[in-house]
Amino acid sequence: MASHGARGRGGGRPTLEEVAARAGVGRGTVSRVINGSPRVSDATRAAVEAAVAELGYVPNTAARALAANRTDAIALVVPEPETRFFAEPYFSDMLRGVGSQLSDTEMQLLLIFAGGDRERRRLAQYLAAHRVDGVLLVSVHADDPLPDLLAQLEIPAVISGPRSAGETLTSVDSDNYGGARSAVEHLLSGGRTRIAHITGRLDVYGAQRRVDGYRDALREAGREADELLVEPGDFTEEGGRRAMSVLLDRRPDLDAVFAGSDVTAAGARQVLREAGRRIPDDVALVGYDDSAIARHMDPPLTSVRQPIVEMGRAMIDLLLSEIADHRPPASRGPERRHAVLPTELVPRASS
Amino acid sequence: MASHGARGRGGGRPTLEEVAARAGVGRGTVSRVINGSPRVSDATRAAVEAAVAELGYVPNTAARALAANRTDAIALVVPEPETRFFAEPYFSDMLRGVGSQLSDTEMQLLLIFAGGDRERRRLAQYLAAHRVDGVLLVSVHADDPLPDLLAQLEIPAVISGPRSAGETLTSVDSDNYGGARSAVEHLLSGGRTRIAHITGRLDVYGAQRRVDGYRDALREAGREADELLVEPGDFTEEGGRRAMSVLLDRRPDLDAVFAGSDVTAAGARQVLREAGRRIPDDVALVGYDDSAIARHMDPPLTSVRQPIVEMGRAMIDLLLSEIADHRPPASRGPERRHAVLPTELVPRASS
DNA sequence: ATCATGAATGGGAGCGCTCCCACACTACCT
DNA sequence: AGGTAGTGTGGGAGCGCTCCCATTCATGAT
Repeated sequence: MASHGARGRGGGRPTLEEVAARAGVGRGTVSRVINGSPRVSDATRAAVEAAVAELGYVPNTAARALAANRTDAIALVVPEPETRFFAEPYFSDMLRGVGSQLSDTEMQLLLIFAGGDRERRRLAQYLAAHRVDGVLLVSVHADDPLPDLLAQLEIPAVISGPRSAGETLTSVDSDNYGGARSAVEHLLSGGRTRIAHITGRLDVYGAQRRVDGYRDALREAGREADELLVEPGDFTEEGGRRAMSVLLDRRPDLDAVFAGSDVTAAGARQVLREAGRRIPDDVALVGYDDSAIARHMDPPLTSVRQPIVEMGRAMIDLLLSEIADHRPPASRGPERRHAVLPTELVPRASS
Repeated sequence: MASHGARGRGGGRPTLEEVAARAGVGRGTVSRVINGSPRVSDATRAAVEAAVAELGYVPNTAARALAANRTDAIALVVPEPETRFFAEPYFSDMLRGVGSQLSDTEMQLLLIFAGGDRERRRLAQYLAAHRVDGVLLVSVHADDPLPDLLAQLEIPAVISGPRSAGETLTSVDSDNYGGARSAVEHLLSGGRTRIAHITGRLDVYGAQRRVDGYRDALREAGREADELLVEPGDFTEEGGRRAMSVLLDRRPDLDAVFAGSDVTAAGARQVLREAGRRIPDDVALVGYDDSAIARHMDPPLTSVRQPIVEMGRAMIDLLLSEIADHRPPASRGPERRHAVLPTELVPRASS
């Protein structure tokens, strides 16, 4: 089936016009068939489809983009250097979800890293040129100007972790508050009483919400949160080590640690070991993310699973509908949307 | 400076024509300035640049692509599922090199995963639509039809590991043969005499070359290669475990292992430990790739470093020149190019 | 029989650029 | 003075589509 026609002599790919001539119809009709318009008779549609197959016609995206003023592409923007992207499984899971949801579509996904200043400038240019129909924003810090730029350029965008409670962009998030609560409740029900928390980067809203969940869970159990037991981290292993040392110094009698990420927990674990603490006997440890690290740790790490793949899917759904709504410059949908997906505690031997 | 003009009212981004009017010149002249043609007087150029800045003009890529028949984008095609891409540091290093070399350019990089059948079909469509000016191909197996498709579509392409000695595509490779030799010579000079080799996937040409290097190094040292000491692996940790078990069964007296990758070495290490062998006392271990794993292994793993970042850079250089050569459909450059970059042995405690 | 109505279709206009030819003008030879 | 190269410049044509208006023809209501 198909594959001869205009191929051979490198030069000329067939155009709409040629397909139309071959099928004995007009250009407009072929365009309608290509784009799946219902206003075409079955017979005509079949004829056109045959001609398309015979000629091996493939639409010229540039022409389409120019005429229709859309690109059929969306960008996943990671405002981090590549290294962090690859270091953290979060991103790859996210990408999996995004990719799977997108594969039913004609949309093309671009992966853009904007870690450095230079890349940021390139990105700004890129967005100003409207080279994508929409943007997926992952792991944005509170003071990042990117969301505002997007808003100003009126480019549909969905952000993966809202920057604050009043996030203006459409957002997708996991239930950080609930996840933290479930972790702490789990530790409490295991009889732990002096539960420390190594936070994530506190300029990330989700990390703040986890602190809130941690505090509220303790409070509801009748225990006032002891601020000496809370030490800021930054999601990294090194940060986990640092914070753990501080905590051990300050509160040598702690009997549990809730870490802001699995990687952080790994760092904490190392310091605990070096300090002669056994896990879980002396100190129970709970992480966050339920990444591969958690499963492979010794002992395996109890962790809070975020449905990252599903979050990726949700982001695509929201973004595509934003793009669709946006096309006719109708009234900007007033109701901003925020999806929050549930987390799940995965108990393992570390607690 | 700049940023008012046509911005405000979402709708109208300025066009070439508008810039021309503002600068009091013709459309062609503005185009020349934008594209850096030398045939413009300094005064005119300055006037145009001022107009561009005032209006915040950004070229419309779709229009440019349509008129000039190029996209200013290249694709990095990974014929693997995402998971493998992220699991192996090889890819992220490659991406770093590619990205850094590309950042001097107007070119846009797309990352395309084509692991499954479905993705393959999408990719074929994508390439047929000529949505990129060139393609970077990473880790392609011997029987992959992708290179032929590229050739047939006459899309400039550079492959990261040639598929065979007679690779038809322009290629970049590291000196697998020399790298393997240096590993074996290192082990020999350490007094090891029964050196096993766990290969990579043998449908990868580079893995074959490593076997060649292994054999030749032994032969030149006057030792006939013992085929019982060679066991095929597949670059994975699991494969390393499997192969190591087989080797220990077959040749319990082996005193060194050269693994096809660091990950494979990690698998081998595990089995060696379980069998009570001490590293490096009983068995010396050498890996390949010099990845993070090698540095963090216990004991740290001697490994062969491939200059992957540099390979990425080299790929871009070659691809860009292919694209440039290609533009005027002149005589297809007859001399295919193959760059081979040197490897380097990084000795550590495991040998 | 008459007139709306709507479904299916053809094709003009135009998206914003690049390419290239034509033109003016300058300089420098004869 | 007339030619002959350049240089710098303007603008027509056209890239391959989508959008939309006009046209045709069949259908059903009157």
